[in-house]
Amino acid sequence: MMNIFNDFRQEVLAALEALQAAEPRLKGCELQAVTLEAPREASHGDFATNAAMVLSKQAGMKPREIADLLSAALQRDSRIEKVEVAGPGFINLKLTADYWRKTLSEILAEGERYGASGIGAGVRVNIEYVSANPTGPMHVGHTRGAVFGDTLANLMQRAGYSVCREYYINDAGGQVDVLAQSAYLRYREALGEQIGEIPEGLYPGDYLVPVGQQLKSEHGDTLRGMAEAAWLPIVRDSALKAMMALIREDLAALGIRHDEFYSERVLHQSGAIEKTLDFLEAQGLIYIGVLEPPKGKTPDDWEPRPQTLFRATQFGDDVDRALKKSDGSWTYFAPDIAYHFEKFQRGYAQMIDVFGADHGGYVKRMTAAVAAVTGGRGALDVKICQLVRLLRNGEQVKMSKRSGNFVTLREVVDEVGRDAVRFMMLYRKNDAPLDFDFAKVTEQSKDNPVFYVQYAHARICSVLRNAREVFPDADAAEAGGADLSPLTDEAELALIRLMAAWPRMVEAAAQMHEPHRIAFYAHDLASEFHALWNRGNENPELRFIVSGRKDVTLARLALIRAIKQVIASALEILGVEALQEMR
RNA sequence: GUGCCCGUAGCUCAGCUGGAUAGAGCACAAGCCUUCUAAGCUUGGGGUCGCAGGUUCGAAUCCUGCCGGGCACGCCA
Repeated sequence: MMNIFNDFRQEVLAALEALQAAEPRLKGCELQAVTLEAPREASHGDFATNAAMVLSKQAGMKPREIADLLSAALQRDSRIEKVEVAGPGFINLKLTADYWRKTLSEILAEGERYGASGIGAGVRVNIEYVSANPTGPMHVGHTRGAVFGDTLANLMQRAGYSVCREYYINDAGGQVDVLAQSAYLRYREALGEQIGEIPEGLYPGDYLVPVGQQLKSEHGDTLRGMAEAAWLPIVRDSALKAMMALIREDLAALGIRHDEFYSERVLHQSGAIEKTLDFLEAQGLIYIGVLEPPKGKTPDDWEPRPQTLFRATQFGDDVDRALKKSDGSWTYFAPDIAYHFEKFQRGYAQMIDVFGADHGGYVKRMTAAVAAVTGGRGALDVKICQLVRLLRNGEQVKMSKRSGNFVTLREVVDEVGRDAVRFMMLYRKNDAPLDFDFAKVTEQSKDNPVFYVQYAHARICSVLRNAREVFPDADAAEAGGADLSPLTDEAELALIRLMAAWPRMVEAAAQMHEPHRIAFYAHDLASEFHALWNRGNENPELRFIVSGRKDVTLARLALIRAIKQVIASALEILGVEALQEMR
C-alpha cells in the first residue's frame, strides 16, 4: 500500500540516521518530531521537512548547519530534482516530473485499493451510532449522526481497522411502556372502538395504526379483557419489533446497515448490570452518598437524598453520578456502563459513540466509566453531532415534537435523494452546526457540492466514452500501461500530486475520526479537475482528446482515469454513488 | 453558577492533529460557450484568525484568564 509521504519521511529519517553516525552532536537526538508535509506554497516544492529546526536545539547546532548536511544527503536521491533550504530552516524537496508520472502509473495499478491503508493494523473498533429510541420512525435529527457513524465506519475500514457497526436499542426504559400504551390504543381502535384524541403523553403518530391492526389479527380481542400488566409485555414486544423494522427501513433508505443490534433489555435480563457494578464495587468505586444540589439552578423538587453513586470524579468527571433512581430501578447510566464493559469484553478496546448535541453533558461520565471498567486499557471517543437546521426557501422549517409533526428522515431522503443527504451531512465538521437547505441540495450547479463532485466523475466517464469513438483501441492500448511522458503540463502534475496525498488523507481522517475531510478532499479534487477541463475550452491543444495525437490522448486518459478512480473511492467511503452520466 | 462545544473575509465554513505571505464557496466587479456536458472555468477587491497574556526557532492551532454565542446540568433517554 503506497503512501509517498511515509516513503519520503522514511527517506529523511534514514538520511538523518546516517548523519548521526558521522556527526557526534546529532547522536542520540530524538527524531520523533520530524515531519514531512506538502507546503501550502507550491513554489516551495513538493515536500518540506522541519528536521533541521526540530533537531537544532537537541543537537546544539544551528538549523542551517543541519539543513546543509541533510540536504546534501538527500540530493543523492535520483527521485529528487532539487533540494533547497529556505525560511527558518525548512528543507524543501522538489521531485522530478518523471517520478510523478511513475506515481500516476502506480495509482492506476493499485486500482480500487489505492488509498486503502494498513494503519489500523486490524485493531478492533466498535462504533455505536444512531441508537434512536425505538418509539417511531427516524426524524431528521437522527440523520446526521447516522450518516456520520456509517461513514466513519467505512473510513476506518478503509484504513485497516476491524470495525463493528453497532446500534444500541433503548428498549428497557419508560418510553417503551408509553409506546406499548400508545399501540394498545391503536389496537382498540382496530377493534372498532372510538379512541378520540390521543391523550397527552402518548405517541400520536399514525405509524402505530398498522401495529394495532396486526395485534388484532394476531390476538383477536383477547388482549382487551386483560389487565395492563398482562397485555403490556405482549403489546410492547410486538410494537418494538415493528418500530425496529421501521427504523431499519429508514436506515436502508440512507444506505446504512449495522452489524450488531444490541438490546438494553437483554442487558437487564442477563444480570450484566449487577455484575458490572460488583466489579466496580470491588474496586471501591461505588458508594452511597448525597450529592450537592447543582449550583446556580436548583430543581424545584430538589431534596438531599442518599443514593448509589459511581466515583466518576476519580476519572475526570465533575461530580459522582447516580446509578439508581429513587424507586430503586437503574438510571440510564448504569446499563450504559455495563454495555460498554460488555463491548470491551467482546474485544473492543477502541470504542466510538456518536451522540447528538443534547447529549454533550453525558460525555465525561461515559469516558470516566469506560476508563474505570477497562482499567484504563480501553478508550472511548465520543463524537458529538451538532444540530441540523432545515431550511426551505431560506426559512427555517419549524418542527414540533408534541404534535407529532416532525420532518422524518424518510421525507428528506425521498425529496432530495440519498446522495445529497449523505454528502451534505458530511460537508461540515461534526461539531459545527449545519444548515440543510432543500433548495440548495437539489440544485444542479456548482453551488451544490454533491453535484459538483458527481459531475466531475460523470464528465470523466463522458470523455472516456468519447475517446472510444475517436480511438477505438484506446482502452486496449491503455490497458498495457500508456506512455505517460506526454504529461508535462504543470496543472497535470499538480493533479497527480493531489492524488498522491489521498492515502495520507484517508489515514489522517481515520485516525482523527473526522470523515468530513473525505468530503472536502473529494470537492478539492473535483475542483482541480474542472479547472483542467476548462483549459481545453480555451486551448484545444490542452483537451484530453486530441484527435491527431494518440500518444498525448492516451496519457491524458490515464490521468483522468486515475482522477475518476480516486473520486469514486472517496464517494464510496461517503456512501454516495459515483454517477456515469448526469444528463 | 459549573462543564462541554464554538468564535477565521459582508455571509456560510475549511485550515492536513505547531510551520513559511491564513484558504474555499456564496455575494460583489470584470471576462471565457460553432464545447471532450458553460450543471463549468479565469481574474479582482475584501482579514488586528473574539480580546489579553504565556509556552518556542515558529501559534488560527497548545496553556491560562476574560468577552460573546450554543448545548447540558441528581431519578428522562
